[in-house]
Amino acid sequence: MPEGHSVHRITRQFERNFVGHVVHASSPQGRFAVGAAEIDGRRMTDARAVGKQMFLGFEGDVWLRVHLGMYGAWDFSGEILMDATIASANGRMGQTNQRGTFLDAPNPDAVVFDEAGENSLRSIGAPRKTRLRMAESEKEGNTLDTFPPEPIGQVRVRLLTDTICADLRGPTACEVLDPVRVEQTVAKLGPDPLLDPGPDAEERFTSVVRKKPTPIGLLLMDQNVVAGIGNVYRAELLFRARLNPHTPGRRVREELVRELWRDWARLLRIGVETGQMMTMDDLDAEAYRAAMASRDDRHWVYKREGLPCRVCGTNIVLEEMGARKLYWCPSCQA
DNA sequence: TAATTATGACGAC
DNA sequence: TCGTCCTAATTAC
Repeated sequence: MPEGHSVHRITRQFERNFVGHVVHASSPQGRFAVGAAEIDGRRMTDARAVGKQMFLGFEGDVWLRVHLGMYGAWDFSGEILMDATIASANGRMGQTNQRGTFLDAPNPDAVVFDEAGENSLRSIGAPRKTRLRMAESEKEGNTLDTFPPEPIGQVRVRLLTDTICADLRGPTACEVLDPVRVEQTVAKLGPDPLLDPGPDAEERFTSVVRKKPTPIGLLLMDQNVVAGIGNVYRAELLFRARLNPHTPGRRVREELVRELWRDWARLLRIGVETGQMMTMDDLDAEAYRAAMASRDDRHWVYKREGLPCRVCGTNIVLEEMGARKLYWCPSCQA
């Protein structure tokens, strides 16, 4: 399931391809027929991401809230405007060798960030007549023969312009809201580093965490404490901080809590800019090279249960926390 | 062909 | 803590 970085990328895709255009909305599957009718024929005016939630704004103060949940996805098809990373870093399904594409991914330290993220919003090259699935990862599909394509599978919502089509499937939330309800929804969420890059958000996160007896491993996944972190980033952030997931929030040194926040901000930015969950960017160059060479995984601990820790050799353990799988090194994160 | 899995979240006890 | 909702790809048999 998509964590925060994917949702921000999908939002940018809507900004590039839909904002400013009149949208025809339908529900091929039928389960969102009423909501689709409320949107149908309106011009999209805005696309925003907060944590794992996306809000698409339409003329007349009508908003569509979408949460992809564990396996939701948006499929774009038609003449798609790509950004540099989508255009270059994603292998065509079944053709380009996937690991090759990752090895060619930008060095995170070389990625140039600009304040508003305008660089990655800008589209590169001519629109490409193709299919693109955006979920927890992005995959370019086979070339398009007809437009719009026949809906495949359970398409909850189809948004259509003259040139491009976006199909939503498998969302855990999909509803039409007025601006007040949008505000209420956003207000409940913890800070998102991309929305709140300033010191206030770090302050807010730190003070909340430092008050709670709850294990830090649960707090990081709590969208009301910090928005956008999911199961992969949780495990990786905790390892990078060498922090025991069971440590109560209030027992974590204040400076370490701040470091967690800053590290999340960094990983999120890298994730949004590259389209990859890069969590091994800087801690250990040797381990990073080894992981890249082995090709099948690129994380410190996520999905590495039973394998030796890349730093100390101790076997990574798997346990259940917050009804999700938690991976960690009992030695490094003692 | 069936079972399993997934990078969520919520509500009922 | 459990059950439930959402869907498709992958794996097991």
